[in-house]
Amino acid sequence: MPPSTRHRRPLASTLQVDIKQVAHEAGVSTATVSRVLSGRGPASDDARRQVLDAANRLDYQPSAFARSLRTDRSMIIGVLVPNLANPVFLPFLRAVEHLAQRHGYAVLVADTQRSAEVERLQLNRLRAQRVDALIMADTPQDRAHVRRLADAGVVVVDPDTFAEGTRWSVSTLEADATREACRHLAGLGHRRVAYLTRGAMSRRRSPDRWRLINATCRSLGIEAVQVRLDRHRTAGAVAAVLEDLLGSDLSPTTVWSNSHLLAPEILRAMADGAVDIPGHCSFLTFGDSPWAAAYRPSISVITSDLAAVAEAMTASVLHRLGATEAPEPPDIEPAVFLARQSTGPPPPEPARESIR
Amino acid sequence: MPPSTRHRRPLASTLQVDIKQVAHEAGVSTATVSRVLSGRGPASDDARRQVLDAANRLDYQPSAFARSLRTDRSMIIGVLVPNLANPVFLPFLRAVEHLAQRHGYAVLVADTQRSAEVERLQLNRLRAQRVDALIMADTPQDRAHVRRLADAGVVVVDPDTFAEGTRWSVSTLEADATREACRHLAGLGHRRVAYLTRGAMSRRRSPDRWRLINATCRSLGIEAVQVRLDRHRTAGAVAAVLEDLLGSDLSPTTVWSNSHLLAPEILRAMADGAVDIPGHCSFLTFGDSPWAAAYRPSISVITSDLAAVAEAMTASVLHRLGATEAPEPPDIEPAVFLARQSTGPPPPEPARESIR
DNA sequence: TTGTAGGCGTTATCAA
DNA sequence: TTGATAACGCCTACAA
Repeated sequence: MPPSTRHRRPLASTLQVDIKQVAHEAGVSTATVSRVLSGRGPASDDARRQVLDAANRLDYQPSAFARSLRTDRSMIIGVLVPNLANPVFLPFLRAVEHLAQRHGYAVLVADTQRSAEVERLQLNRLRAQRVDALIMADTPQDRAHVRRLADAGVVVVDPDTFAEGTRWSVSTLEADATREACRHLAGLGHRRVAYLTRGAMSRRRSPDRWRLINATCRSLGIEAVQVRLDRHRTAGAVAAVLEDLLGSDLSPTTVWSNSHLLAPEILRAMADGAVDIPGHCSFLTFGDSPWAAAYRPSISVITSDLAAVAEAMTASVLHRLGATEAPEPPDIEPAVFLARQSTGPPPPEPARESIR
Repeated sequence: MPPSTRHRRPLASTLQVDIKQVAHEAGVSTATVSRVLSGRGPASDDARRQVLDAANRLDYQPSAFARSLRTDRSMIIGVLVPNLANPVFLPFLRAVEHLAQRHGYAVLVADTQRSAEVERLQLNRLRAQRVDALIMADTPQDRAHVRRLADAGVVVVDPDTFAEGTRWSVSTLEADATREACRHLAGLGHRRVAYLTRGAMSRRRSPDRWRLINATCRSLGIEAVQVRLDRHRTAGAVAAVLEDLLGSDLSPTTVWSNSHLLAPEILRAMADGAVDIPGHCSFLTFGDSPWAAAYRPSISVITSDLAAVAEAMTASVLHRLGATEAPEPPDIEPAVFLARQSTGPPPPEPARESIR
């Protein structure tokens, strides 16, 4: 008995069926079993039958480790998510999982919890797992660590550089819809807009959004202001900020929420403050959901199909991994602005006075 | 040159740093490197320094495969989710991921898409990955396949048998809250309740819920009826069903939604049908969210802390894996019924007549 | 305290 | 078409 096996799990040999047992059962060599089951290399019909029968009888599952060690391919795709608490990443994750699964790839989730340190640890773990590919749901905090994976031969894709410059890139998708929302507000007669944000959004994309909103609004004669709620985490605090805001010199006629997570908090504050939507103040948000549509008034939203983006990214990755012939044509619907009931004409100026 | 290396990825040796390179760089043997980095076995301070330095310089990440193959432990926990589209599983997944990560375990997600066939495939994949543990977010479609994992030595935990019979089991948690909701409705004077369901819920838990609601209501003098919306997937169809229901002989004074996914659809239908909540008809649902709380009227809900359940399950698993000393004391908050504004006294009988 | 060496389960080469 | 066999990267029993 080899010394190193003495202190292993005693029943290991009987717990997991290995290729030798299948070979024995089928009356062939392990090489033949491997060839038949992996589909690589020749095998007679007879041998094939024997092997498949035996494998089936023994309920054999080849060890992914051993296979990966030998073939230098893990068949694992890592997904880096900035914040698993945010439901918007669910369709993303699901799309990746489904497509990957269909091509024999497993999916390893890594939540960075929006922390650079956790991100580093997670990327190292993914490196240790020798993932074949890395799909990022958002811009990483530190590109250097990601580059290390890329340097190690990992296929990496992120929403920014993916389809850069084409209309498929995430920022491009969103930009058009954002501009349309601004035009919509201008057309209704709004002149003062407050953009409410909280730090949950990626620190990179959020400023881009604000810059775009600000620039577009200005060009349309709308005065826009950004209000950061980072330190206001309770419903009461948000309500206080909102009350100050609506009573201030700015007195915006539209409140624009930066995220789908933030929206219900603002809506609560507005309802508690008896702010009529859209009579006194219009409201819109990034991110859609059945609840936003069910709200009365139904909420106008800017929504992008993150699942479609994820699918396109995954398809691209699978192609670069050689798993698919050609990358599926990206048929991503651009992000859209959906004007629903929560955006309407602003109140006439006298009416606004009476609110104070 | 060994023949088998000739046709591998040509740069593989330079792409991934292996233990030999670290040993060479540190001027020690691979055994010493392993001992230092894994923390098992003796090593002189000098050797330790050399190895850590070298590993750091080369940015070495030990291959998880090779280690797993050798140690017979994958350090991977599989999570089986019935439907990644349902946001309620997000806190679950997140809780597992965070706790697992803290103890050095990676998390592999498997979405069964509520299909027995996909579930089988996913379980086989998890078996091939040799996951050390399997955490199920819901009752599996087919216990037999799960048992195969358990027989192979995988630590398995599912919400039904987990803490069976204790107040921590999921069904127990929910049962108390459900009974309280029934009592709440009875106390308000409701006598006719409609329980609206759709197939999305696990086929096992949903009937349990309905049985409990039905029995409890009857004992309180409430007539309850279950309405299946399985084939009514459009907003219009749901509205039609609802209109029929409210105009029927039953004319329930409370509509009870089976899931948080279904709730907004029902709310839309009620709003479109000008059904006043709770004036004409009360409403409540399983599953909470900020949007449910923000809705006007705010929605009464039965909510259980799925994240806490997931955490307890993961802690139990980690303990059985020997990763933690003792299983953390389960401090799960029981599921609760939150009476908000959407449940109120039913309309007086004459008022109900006028709705028709 | 250290190095040597064997083997984990699989695939790929090569000779038959 | 088949089987014997040498690796893949790591860990660990054992000898030094």
